Amino acid sequence: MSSEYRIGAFAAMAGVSVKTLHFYDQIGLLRPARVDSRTLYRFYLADQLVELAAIIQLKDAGASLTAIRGIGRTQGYKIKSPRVLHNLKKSTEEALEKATRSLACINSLLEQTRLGADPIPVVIKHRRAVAIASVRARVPDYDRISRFEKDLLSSLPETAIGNLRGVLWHRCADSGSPEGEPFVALRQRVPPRGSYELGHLPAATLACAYSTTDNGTAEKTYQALFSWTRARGYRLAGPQSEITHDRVLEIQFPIAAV
Amino acid sequence: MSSEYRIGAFAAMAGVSVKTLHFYDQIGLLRPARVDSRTLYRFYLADQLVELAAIIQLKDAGASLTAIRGIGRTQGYKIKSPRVLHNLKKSTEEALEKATRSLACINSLLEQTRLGADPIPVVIKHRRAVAIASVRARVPDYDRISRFEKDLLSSLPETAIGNLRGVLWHRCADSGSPEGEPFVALRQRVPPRGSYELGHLPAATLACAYSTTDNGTAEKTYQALFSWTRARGYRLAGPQSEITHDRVLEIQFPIAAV
DNA sequence: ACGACCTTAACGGTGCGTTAAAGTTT
DNA sequence: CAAACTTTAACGCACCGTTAAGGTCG
Repeated sequence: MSSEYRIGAFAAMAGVSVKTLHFYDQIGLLRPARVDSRTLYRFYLADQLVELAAIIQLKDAGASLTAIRGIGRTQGYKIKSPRVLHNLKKSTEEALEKATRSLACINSLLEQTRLGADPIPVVIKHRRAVAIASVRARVPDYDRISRFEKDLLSSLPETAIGNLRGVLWHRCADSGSPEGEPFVALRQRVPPRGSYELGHLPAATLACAYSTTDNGTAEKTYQALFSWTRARGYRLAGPQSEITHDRVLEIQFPIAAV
Repeated sequence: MSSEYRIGAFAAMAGVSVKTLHFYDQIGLLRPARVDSRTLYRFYLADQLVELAAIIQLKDAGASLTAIRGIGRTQGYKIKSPRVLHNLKKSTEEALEKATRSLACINSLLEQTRLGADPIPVVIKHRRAVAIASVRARVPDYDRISRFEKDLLSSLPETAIGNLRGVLWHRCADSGSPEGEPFVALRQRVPPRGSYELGHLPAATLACAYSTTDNGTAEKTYQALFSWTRARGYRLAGPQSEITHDRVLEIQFPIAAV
């Protein structure tokens, strides 16, 4: 004399919506015990409350319905191999980290608006390794940089010059002042020469921000990048680069976890 | 002489995909500076890198594209009112809590499977206040419960009896042993009588698990609920209830944050 | 002429919420 | 008969990834 429940009553008992049961039926996750062939009404048994509870528990733990269906089919919701759970754990930990980082972003934005400052947007990019040619000399004088850049460009064949160009800034322990190294990306192999050096920018994760090339606003951008990097617990991992995009200057800090 | 970039080059500079730029154009989030009327090619300016960086920063902070579009339209991505950010912060904190809870779920599932135990699923439900009739006497003897239940049912008009019935278990400080109070939900007003008491189950958040009515497996279910409640830092907030669903017994712990 | 680049269009994935129109049960 | 319940069907949401079929540029 085990009695049946119509979908509304079953949904109320289980604490889910009728639409959810419709959906779970549709994707084959939880089929009703019986379907009336004339009216197409669905009927459920009390036992299915337990089955549904197992599903909801896994869902609350963050599993996708597809994954849950897989577990149910192969193991009747008794998890015999912890592989699934370990995957789940890893993705949840990632979500946790992401939320933590988001919160850090928001807090720093709030801080900046509280101070009334125009926030300078900082974004993360991933750079692949790029073949470059650069001037052999490290240039200590900011004003002479552009002359060296022009020399570099003119000593290379037109067709080999890529669209990425800028300056790498090294901070040597020897000299307190930074030294600039103008470079351009190459899209062809070029013969080695005395007037330039061949090398490559390594693949890296970069914190990037923009400034105009005209005036001295680059200082603020550098400040923003420094505090951004510090606030998120990153450290500098290599020479900074300034990339020239037409009239916009992009400043890139290679970063790594501390 | 500010030059234009085609979509591929612009995407590469900004570190996003072409499809993303298509999409942002389509939803009006970032329109290209110019569109060639013949070829429909999109052209972007270097300045738009900054605009896009502001968008990406907000997106990374967890904002929806719709919200970002709103900020951009009204404030040019300079966030003047921190309302938006506060909303964002709240939702991110909720996501953080949720991920933390998920992780606790997963860890306890892992623990249970490691011990080789059949995990008993526990789910959270929200109960609204329900009008009930219950027996006046608190029944200390488990075996006599069913007799009192039958008496209760027979003393009420048929039409007034709802489909929710069970037993409330009180743990009085006076007597060490629990006392049971059989009840049924009412769907009509009934006249007060000596044979039953009128009252209601309060609205509550419940941790629920199931067991069969037949044998003594209820003990294990109680254990599971106790450890579940402890592990998540909840405390009991009221009398436990046992709900009879045909042959399945549902045990409910009203819970509240510690 | 060939490859690299560009266009629109449309489906897919996640987990249901939300009408809408129409039949069933009490 | 009316209220409450049920059905299927279809759109919507968020953010693009991924073909597919076809023009454009160097």
